Amino acid sequence: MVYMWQRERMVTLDNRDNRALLLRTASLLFRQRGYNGVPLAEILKVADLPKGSLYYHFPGGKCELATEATLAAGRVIERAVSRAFEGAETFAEGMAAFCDVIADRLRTDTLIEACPVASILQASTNEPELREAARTVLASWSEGLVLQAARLGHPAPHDVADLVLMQMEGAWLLAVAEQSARPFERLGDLYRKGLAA
Amino acid sequence: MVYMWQRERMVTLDNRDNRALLLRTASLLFRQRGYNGVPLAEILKVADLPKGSLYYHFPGGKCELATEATLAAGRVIERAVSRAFEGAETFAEGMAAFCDVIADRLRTDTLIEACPVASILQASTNEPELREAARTVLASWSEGLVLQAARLGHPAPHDVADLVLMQMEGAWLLAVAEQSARPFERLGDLYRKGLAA
DNA sequence: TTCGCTGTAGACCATGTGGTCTACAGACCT
DNA sequence: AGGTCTGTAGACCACATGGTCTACAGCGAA
Repeated sequence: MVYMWQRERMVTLDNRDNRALLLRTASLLFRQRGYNGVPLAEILKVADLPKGSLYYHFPGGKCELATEATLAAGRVIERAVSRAFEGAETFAEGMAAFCDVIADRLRTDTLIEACPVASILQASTNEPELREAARTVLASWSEGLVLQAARLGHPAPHDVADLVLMQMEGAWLLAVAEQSARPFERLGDLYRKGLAA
Repeated sequence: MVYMWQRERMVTLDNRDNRALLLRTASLLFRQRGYNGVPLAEILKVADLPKGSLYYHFPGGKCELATEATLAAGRVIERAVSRAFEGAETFAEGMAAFCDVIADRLRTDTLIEACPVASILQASTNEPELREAARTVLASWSEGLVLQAARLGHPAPHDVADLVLMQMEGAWLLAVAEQSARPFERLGDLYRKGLAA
């Protein structure tokens, strides 16, 4: 492992290694322009790494990189959900808090990126592994929401988890289209008003 | 206009001309694999038309084709919404009917395609026209839903229209991921039970 | 030192890609 | 017949793209 060169390149970030750097870079770019919209060369340019490095860490090439990146991004969001629900007394309260977290985050972004799942789903018709990754992430999110709903005494945990998943994905799509955080602000308000789920 | 050759090629469909054929073909393929996932050559192969034909009807190339295809597909769905709401007495009833229509449709498809808006949104970072088309279609759907909600006496037409748009887009994404009509079946059930919107 | 392992470096290749351009076929008009 | 307009036909091009392959730099072990 050669950390010296890495220090020259990656100044502020807390990269443990270049494999992780590739995952983060790929995830960001795929979310901005989609799996098929981002050439490998650009990921390498942004990460400032050569091709040999990528194919060493991901022998399966672009598809494997995208799969791993999606799973990793899915876990990040899963943790964000857990954190948002920590102080919540009701399910709607937790959802409102989560919407606020996302809205805050989106407001700081210059370009509003798509949901990691949405960004690879298009390409999954050609690459079955990607569909599998998308399913895995969605399933883990759903599971997390079911647990929260059950914990907070919601009468129909599975129903509400599914509904919420739809709302979140839909809000994210609208946010990308409008390039604004407003869909999440509105959704958060609806939870507070008791009009959603 | 040369209809003879067209009859040889397009047997059952009601193509008025090759321009419309290109729009329908492009829309279908883009929804299956995304804007960047479908090469022009494939659209032409499926439509059985040469490049000259495409660039005659759409001088703006792939981007113009996708823009027009999206707007056209948007209008088709808009009409489907209107039709579903025709016999409805309440907003929830109309939504349930629309979910049923979509679910029925998806069940007959071998491959479940994405929402036309979702399928071009990824590429809209590079192609501003596409984002404009996406926005236009979403705005027209929203407007239609607001009108229906108001007509059926819903207390908060704008709120509910936004929420429903999120739910529909989210359900569509889940349906693509699962390759199943179930998300729409579940959403329809939730409307019938009065648990959604 | 020598050897082997991890990981970087990037030239190179076959193929795919959107777009341009010239040619021309049929329809319709005069 | 000749001429013009609409629309088809597809060769052609410059460039992008994912992937392979060889070389090698640094490090630790023997």
